[in-house]
Amino acid sequence: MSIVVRTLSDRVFEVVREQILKGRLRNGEPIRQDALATELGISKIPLREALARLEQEGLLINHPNRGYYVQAMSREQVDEIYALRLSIEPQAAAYASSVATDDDRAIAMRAFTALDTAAHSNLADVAVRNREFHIALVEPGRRPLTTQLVERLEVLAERYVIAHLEPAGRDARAHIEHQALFNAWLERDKRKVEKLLKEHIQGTLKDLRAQLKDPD
Amino acid sequence: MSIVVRTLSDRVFEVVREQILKGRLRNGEPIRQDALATELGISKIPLREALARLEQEGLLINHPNRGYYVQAMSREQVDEIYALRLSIEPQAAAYASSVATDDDRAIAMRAFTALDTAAHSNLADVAVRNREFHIALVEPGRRPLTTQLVERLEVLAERYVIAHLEPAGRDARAHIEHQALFNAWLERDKRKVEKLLKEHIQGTLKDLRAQLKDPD
DNA sequence: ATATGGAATACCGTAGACGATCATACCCGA
DNA sequence: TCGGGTATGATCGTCTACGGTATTCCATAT
Repeated sequence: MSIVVRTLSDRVFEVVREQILKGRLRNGEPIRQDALATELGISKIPLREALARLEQEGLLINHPNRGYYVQAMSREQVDEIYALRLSIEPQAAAYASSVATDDDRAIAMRAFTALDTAAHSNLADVAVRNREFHIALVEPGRRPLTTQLVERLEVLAERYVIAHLEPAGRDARAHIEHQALFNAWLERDKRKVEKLLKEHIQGTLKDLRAQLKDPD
Repeated sequence: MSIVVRTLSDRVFEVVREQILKGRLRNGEPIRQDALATELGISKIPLREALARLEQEGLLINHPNRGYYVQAMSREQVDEIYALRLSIEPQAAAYASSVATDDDRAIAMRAFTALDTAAHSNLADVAVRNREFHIALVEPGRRPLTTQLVERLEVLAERYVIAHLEPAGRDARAHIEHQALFNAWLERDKRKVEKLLKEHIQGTLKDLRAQLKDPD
């Protein structure tokens, strides 16, 4: 059933994406193709394919004849990302909760506990688990575009969370919110899922905005 | 101001996209890379980059070691695309109407009249104008992700419209709807824009569904 | 009818070359 | 001293050529 066959370009896409998320490739910095290719031990075709796709995702931007740059972060983009998430994700998760199979629910459960046990690792790892948990709530809807879109927005949001949310009491609050959200999801309480997820997203946005005001 | 510098890969992306939309590359058909490259008079590097991006857009799907295929159309995908459009586009256009500059409004006006005068060309051309008009209503919001997303959904929807809506009285009705929608937009009547656009999208979806029931 | 094997096809990735373009440093003249 | 033009170097975008490998398909044999 599962397809383990993957092209090099596919894997490079993920590798570079995570490097961007974790800040290894920084904000407005240019991507030196030859250097990165040799570093990854690959040739330029798969690398350029991956970069092209990352541009399509909004993580990179290409200036013709000058190369790819890591897309700069901005307060406005935070607002935009979260506005889109609010428009899409609560509805999608609510719907998915109502049609999830037992398998789906088991997968979501694993994602939840994985997030739970990772809670005290470093922030970047938690962020990945967090992403996987949110996706697991949407995936059972079997709406590929929606799921892909949620993942994409989650990825874009992650950059900001990792960069700015050195969390004080956030950990604990997020955990409680996730718990309540997941319970509602398991109970297929669509209205409650929608409400809780909306509040959860808004809560994160609020934290982010507060952090963004301070330093800069 | 405007950047006329574009890479080959960029232009190929659009060319191939339009070929898919116009049905020149058909439904589940494989993309023969060498053949298409020589036909376009280019080498495989820019072509493969374009294909990778088209996969990210949801128009193609890649099977490792077997190549790219045109993504199959389905009733479920129609529902999904239009559900997403309804979640995003009305809000986005309403907001954009309230912040549009005079330049934006002039551009939108041109898009509207272009759609108007093209109304009796072939369906594919009308569809492109239609896309450009819808984008022009959203673009002034200066929210790049949102605009890109609206464009993407519009493109995905277009395939179905071109393939299935050999329009009976649709032309006339769409024109009236566009006219009313555009008037509200120019008047910056956010609530009305949102309402009319929502109805317009729902109307198109209804027509599409009806067409999809018949033949298959 | 099924399985085996092999040939044909196309994809995937590598390597190297080359012109075009951009950024920078330098130089020269006012 | 400063501005503008020019040389230089780095990097990108694209091309060509090549080989390995996965998939498909068909013929043959059991």
